[in-house]
Amino acid sequence: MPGYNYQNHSLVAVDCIVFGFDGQNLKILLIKRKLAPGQGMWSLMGGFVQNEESADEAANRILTGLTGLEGVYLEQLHTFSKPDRDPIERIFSIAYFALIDIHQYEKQINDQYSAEWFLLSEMPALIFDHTEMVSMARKKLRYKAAMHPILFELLPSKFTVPLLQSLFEDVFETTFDKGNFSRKIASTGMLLRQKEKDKLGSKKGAYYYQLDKKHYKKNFHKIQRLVPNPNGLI
Amino acid sequence: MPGYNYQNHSLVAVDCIVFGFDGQNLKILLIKRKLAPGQGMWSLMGGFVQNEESADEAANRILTGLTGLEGVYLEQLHTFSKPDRDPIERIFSIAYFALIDIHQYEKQINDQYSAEWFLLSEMPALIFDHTEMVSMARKKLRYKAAMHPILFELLPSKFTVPLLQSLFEDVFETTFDKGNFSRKIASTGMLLRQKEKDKLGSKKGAYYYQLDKKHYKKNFHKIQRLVPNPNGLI
DNA sequence: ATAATAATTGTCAATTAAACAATTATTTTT
DNA sequence: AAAAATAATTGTTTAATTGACAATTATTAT
Repeated sequence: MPGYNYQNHSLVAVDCIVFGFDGQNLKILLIKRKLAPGQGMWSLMGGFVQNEESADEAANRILTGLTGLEGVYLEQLHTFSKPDRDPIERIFSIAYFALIDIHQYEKQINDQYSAEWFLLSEMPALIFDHTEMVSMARKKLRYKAAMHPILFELLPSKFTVPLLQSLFEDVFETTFDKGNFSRKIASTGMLLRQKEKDKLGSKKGAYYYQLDKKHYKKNFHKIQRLVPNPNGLI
Repeated sequence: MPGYNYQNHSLVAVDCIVFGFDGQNLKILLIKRKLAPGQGMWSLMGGFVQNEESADEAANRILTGLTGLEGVYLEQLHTFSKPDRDPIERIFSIAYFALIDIHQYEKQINDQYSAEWFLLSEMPALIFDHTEMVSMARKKLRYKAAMHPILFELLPSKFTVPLLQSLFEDVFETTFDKGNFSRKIASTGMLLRQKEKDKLGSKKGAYYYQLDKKHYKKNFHKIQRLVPNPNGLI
């Protein structure tokens, strides 16, 4: 096969930062590494990009292998490229972040990877530059969530406004007035109120809502203003 | 040297989308390709990442070689990875976008690459997936400029408010009321008015301003609201 | 002097935000 | 069965911001 001669070839991998929300706190999914280097340490889930697949396809393949879930929200984050980031040989790593409904995952858990959910505040040390990847992913999550309705990917298809608020509060590390939050989110026109209520969380019960992304474009600026001065965006 | 065996190694390159502003319109810098494949076609400036450098360093090296400028604003955009994006062999390309003061460039132009500035509306067809790279870069530029003071990188260190406004209008493909724009930008506290005026553009003359990034964090939300419903963000 | 031009500042009604208060629907306790 | 407790939802009020447009200002050209 002809090629570009005299140029160095390298390994290219993907690593996935997987976020979930348990109703109280944002969590991250880590695996315990089985092979050297870094055997026994915690790490992000990753793998090499194969010949016939794109990086997106590789990330999806790896994520499905880990969680059993297909079609989850996955977005390319950043490519990490320091020459010595892996001690064995040079590896470029294309990092992706994923948002999954943690309850869907729990049913289908595939434990061959010794995977575990961690609170972000209790995350252990990770191999290589994975800690830096996670911190960039957290920042990007806030960045994106301040502008687009992506946090809904972390919730079940029917959810209550108070649950949504506690997710926003956890992501942005702040609190909102509940009355104002509920009106603001309603004014985006994205939420369709269901007939049923969730009675587990409170006596009065909170209405379930479903997301209707169709007309969020019209009221895009209202999403922008849900979080006035989003923590960690600067 | 030991390594991860049985895994495929690939070429990894960087490509740079270079934006400039001539006072009227946003422009992009392209080069005419000298080698096959795609000889004679227009393309982004790029090159392979070398053994001892990170992708950031490679992008900086390539950009300095093209423009003679150092320390320009450069940000990683996205890694393009379709297996057949280059017809010769598989190449991962880490795309970067750069913002430069076009007037600085003109003084130092290095023409060994047959580089030319194009209006975005008059951009020719590009090789491989470079057109897709440019369109993603334009979107990211709007995205970032709606939240952060990066468009200033395209202007000389002293600039007038009307010039800044015309840049915003070109990037977001809209128009603003000049009175309101000038007050909004002033209220961010980022601009320091100079004593001199620019008398070329008008009879009255417009004050020069300098950027003072120090206290833009305090009024971050005001930058967010400079552009109410930024075109192309969705 | 006057007109022309574009920058800058002024005005005001309409909208939105933020803080906080009141009401509502339900379950638990008395 | 009534009362208390709880958390969701809706109301109220004031302050701040926005957007549209008008007036003023500083200068050059006629």
